Amino acid sequence: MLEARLGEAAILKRLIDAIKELVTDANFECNEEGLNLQAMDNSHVALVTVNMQASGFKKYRCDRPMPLGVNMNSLTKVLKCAKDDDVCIIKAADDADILSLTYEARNTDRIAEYEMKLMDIDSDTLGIPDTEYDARVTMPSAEFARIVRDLSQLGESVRIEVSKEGVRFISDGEAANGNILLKQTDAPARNGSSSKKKAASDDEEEAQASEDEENEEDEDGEKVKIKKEKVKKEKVKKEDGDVEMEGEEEGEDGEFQPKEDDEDGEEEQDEEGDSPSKKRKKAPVKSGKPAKKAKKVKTEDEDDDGPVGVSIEMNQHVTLTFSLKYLLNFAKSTTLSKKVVLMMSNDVPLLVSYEFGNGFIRYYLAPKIGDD
Amino acid sequence: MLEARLGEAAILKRLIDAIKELVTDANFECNEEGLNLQAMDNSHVALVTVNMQASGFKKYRCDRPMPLGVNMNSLTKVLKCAKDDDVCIIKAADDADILSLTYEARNTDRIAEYEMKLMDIDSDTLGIPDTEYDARVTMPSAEFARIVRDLSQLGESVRIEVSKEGVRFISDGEAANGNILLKQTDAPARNGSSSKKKAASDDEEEAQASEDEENEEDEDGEKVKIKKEKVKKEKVKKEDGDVEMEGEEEGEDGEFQPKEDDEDGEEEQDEEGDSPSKKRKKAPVKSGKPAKKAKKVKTEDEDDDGPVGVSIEMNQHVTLTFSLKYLLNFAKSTTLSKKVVLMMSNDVPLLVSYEFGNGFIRYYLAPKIGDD
DNA sequence: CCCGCTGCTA
DNA sequence: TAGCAGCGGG
Repeated sequence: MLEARLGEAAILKRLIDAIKELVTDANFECNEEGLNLQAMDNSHVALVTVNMQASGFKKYRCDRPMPLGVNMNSLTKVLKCAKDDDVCIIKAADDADILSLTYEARNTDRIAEYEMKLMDIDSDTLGIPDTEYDARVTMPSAEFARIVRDLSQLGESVRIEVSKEGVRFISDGEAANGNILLKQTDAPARNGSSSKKKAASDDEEEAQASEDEENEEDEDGEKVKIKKEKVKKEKVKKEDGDVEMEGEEEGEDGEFQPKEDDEDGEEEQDEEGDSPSKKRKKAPVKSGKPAKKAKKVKTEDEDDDGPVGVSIEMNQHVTLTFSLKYLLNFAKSTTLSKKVVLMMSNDVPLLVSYEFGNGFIRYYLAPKIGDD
Repeated sequence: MLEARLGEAAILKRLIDAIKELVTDANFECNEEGLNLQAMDNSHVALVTVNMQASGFKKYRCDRPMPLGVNMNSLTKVLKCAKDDDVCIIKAADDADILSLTYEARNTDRIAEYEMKLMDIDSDTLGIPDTEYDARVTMPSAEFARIVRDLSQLGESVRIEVSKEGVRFISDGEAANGNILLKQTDAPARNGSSSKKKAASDDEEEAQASEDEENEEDEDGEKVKIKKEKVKKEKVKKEDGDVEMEGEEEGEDGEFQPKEDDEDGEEEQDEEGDSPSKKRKKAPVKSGKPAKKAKKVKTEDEDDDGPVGVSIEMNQHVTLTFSLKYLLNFAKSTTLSKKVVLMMSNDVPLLVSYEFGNGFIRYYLAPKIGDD
């Protein structure tokens, strides 16, 4: 049995908004650590991953792991019936084919209950390789959205070049070409968000602060890191199974490895056998968040620790070309976080990651080859 | 080679916004005095003229005169990629077919560069007659926009009647008629903008202050004036060349004389041979402007010297009818200046003029005949 | 294809 | 804080 109480329905609304155009059906895999969703977009060009930590809920209980096969259209409809600041309770019986959504208005005198049909979705959960990226760019999500929007006026695709100089977004179009250079924000005096980049501060060791910006760990056992010393991006692109990225013109680089159908809950990432990610249990997270900016009823970003700068970490120059259409889509997550992180290695899918309070949404997009 | 540094991209954005629906392609003629654009609207009913003084730029350099053939759609797209307060640098090599637009964010860590294809446009630059108008109406541009908007709901055209009483805008529609009377704002206490109307204070003689409101001169050699004593409006409507206004139902009154292709800058009006306009050389214009209202970072109207009233100067009554569709279009320039000036003589094209810091945009529209 | 709503920008 | 633009829904 699953029962999860979400403080603000808005988070869920935004999440679903952010993926519903990419994905029509997907399984929410729930276990005692939280909810996870993973799905290829309809044309199998992009992959979306959503994680909501148990700790991100005001109350969370999941007796045993189970997949909740959700149709995004239905869920969208049901979620529209929630007000942004409603408390949202998600319930599912152990073997039920029904998901129950309850919305409690802040003033308890309104309680709405919806029941949505679930469906059986046979999803091959992909193992996402524990990639070490050559470049990581952190920037304001709004800026990313703006750039992508601007450039998509000019052309179909964007070339992203990361160098020490900064990140450059380049688009060649019929009538005009454009390129936008984002220099790294000066490190100092930026509440720690600029060059010092501790990405995940939540799990077991925050002592990691010493090894500064090289590591980013995610609570669900995935691990994505940047190594300055060694670069092994090649290990990302091989041993594909039967489900892989097969988008428009991009070819065989950087697929995801499908991991057949053992959705046994927790050990999802480990049988890839690569990451030394010590499987961590969810840390007891103080629910609610330390009141800063108490006045904002808006539910959003806990990410929000001050102004967001641009910061770049890289091992080597990276140049990749992507379809703007997809990036435009990813940018729908802008409302979820003020910050976005782009992780790139040559010939490997781009990872676009938005983190919000106790969870994240990540998009993977294979680069166009031939760099056209 | 052209290089012009504009303090606020917004000005250019607004300018192009204001004409892009009228004109699809046009030459920006640039010379050391600044940028000029002149174009007939697509249906050859209206004429637009834009001038941006060199002094209006933070930096301006133009080695030799050249036309920049711009497609407004492309330019619009590219300008959308600029934020309003970006610094905008326009560059073009001497013989290049490319225009480069660079946007520097206020905080320099974002630089965007766009390159837009230029095109060859064979424009017959028209000589705009040095008309002496019988009536000049100055009013808040917002008011003009409002009137035009309101009346265009009722009918297709508006009759403008200028008398000592004031200006009256009249529209007869199917369902309703409307007329709006604007009386002259009481002269006193209006920082000189109401009945006292020196429009251009820039050229050779500002000793003209004595002959008060009769003259308006523009820096690029054009001259438009009101003469109280003598009225020779007839001289405006004849000797047309090959390019003329040929709109819907309006006929042969008030065309512009095409002046073939000698875009030699200054002597545009003189070969009309009518006006006693002593050909004036461009006066040394003091760049920048006397700091008043230093606090407003907003880019717009330097025109903005206080509240704008309605003022009317006239030699004789004028009654003209115009297509509201066009006026509606002209009113897009409202954001460029708080003030608009309407210049009219019977049977002569209306001149609608917006002046902004070191430049202007002017529209000419032939009257409907038969006054329907 | 048009209208309304949401988000972003000024 | 208000207006404009882009996106989504009917």
